[in-house]
Amino acid sequence: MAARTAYHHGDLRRTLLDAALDLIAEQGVAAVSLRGLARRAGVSHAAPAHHFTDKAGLFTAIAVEGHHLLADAMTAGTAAGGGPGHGARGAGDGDGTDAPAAVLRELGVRYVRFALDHPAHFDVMFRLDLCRADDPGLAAARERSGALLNSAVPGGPHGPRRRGYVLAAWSVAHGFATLWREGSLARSVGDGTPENYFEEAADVLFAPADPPAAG
Amino acid sequence: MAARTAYHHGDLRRTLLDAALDLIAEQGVAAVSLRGLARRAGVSHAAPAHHFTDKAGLFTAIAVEGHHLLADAMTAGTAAGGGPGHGARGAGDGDGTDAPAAVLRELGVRYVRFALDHPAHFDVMFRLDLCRADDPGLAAARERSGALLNSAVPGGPHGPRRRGYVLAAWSVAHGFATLWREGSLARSVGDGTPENYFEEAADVLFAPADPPAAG
DNA sequence: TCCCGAATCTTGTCATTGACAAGATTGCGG
DNA sequence: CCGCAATCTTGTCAATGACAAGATTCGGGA
Repeated sequence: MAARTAYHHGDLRRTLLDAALDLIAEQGVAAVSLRGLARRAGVSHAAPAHHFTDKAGLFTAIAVEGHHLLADAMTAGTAAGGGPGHGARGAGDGDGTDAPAAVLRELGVRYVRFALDHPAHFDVMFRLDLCRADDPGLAAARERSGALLNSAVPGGPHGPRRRGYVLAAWSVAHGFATLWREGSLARSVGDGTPENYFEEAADVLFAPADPPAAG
Repeated sequence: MAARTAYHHGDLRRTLLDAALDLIAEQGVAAVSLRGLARRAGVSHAAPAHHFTDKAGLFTAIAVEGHHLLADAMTAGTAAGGGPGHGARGAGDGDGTDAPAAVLRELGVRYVRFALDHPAHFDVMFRLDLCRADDPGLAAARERSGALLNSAVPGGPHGPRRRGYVLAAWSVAHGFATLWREGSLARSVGDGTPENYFEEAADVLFAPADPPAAG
């Protein structure tokens, strides 16, 4: 890579974020240092401070971006950003109006796909000890991605048994993604794709052997 | 705390581990430093090196201990350490031989309880980027705790649909524990206990509204 | 078109950390 | 009782995060 000669980098913030994401995906969060990222971007050791203030600021920016990307992934392909209702793939009924269970299942598949496609974002998003926990942008982004799962259940998140569904759906997606990412699941199953395995797990929740009573 | 006067601490390894666990539970993994732990234990900055070689050695020791504690928690109260079959609390049948679903449910409850009771261990156990990933003791400990979930399903872990159950059971327990620990779930539910909420989620898997077909 | 100031950098410094080396102390086994 | 391994202490160096002071330049306003 040719050494940079201009004083102004041009897009140092994005460059540093991308360098951090690559490093995290390869070597984990613990490998990140501001000076290392600055070297990689070809700037002085203090240049990142202007864009992120400090190391916690860098991780906060990654977490905020991750929550928004996740929320986008969970709403892609839908009208008014309400969720994957229309056109969603899932074990739902065929009349065009998806059962809530099918919507939750599809959200779970997208959650796991997000984690696999954005491993570094996913690793950082739930590491509040690395972030500025009181950052308003982070709180808003977390709220946005969390609310989507709650909104997917008809009757609101406080209906009977529906809270159990939301907790189960979110937990199984997050747990699967985390354990797959860390290697525990991959070690104990065969060599299929993680998405296929996740769908096996999701079908335990959403497509039981005996179909549930209507309602 | 009175300053230590003897040259030999007596049980420095345990003291450093406990200091690290307290710090992690309070401020997160990122707050740990070997020198900080040494000060807390009243020894010189290089004393920890004898017990752990380096920082990765400290985290590896915590992860190994955690996996064994988790395995112990999941086998407590059973004969021959095979799982919580006899005397387990759960939505199982009453004839003394627990349904596999009830056993998985009870394992999940214990998994979450472990995470809540040992937050620092739980945080470190799945952070391979902090550990010596090739440590044989760590590999064995991970194998032990992971195998328990696989062994709980009759027909072995490769039976039809049973792999989905194991993946779902492990994922929902791990996901719930991680998200609760991080605060995402607590923010979106009321003020019940985490165990009660987990049981709501677990019942979606293991106690569906319509009981599953026999077999 | 020019000027000024904000944005964006560079260089330097200091405290802290991890890792390593050399040496001191002591408890336990032979 | 002695020797050695285990367990420490003191010191050093490179790297890091944070902060300060100053340099450069780009864009907006007069």
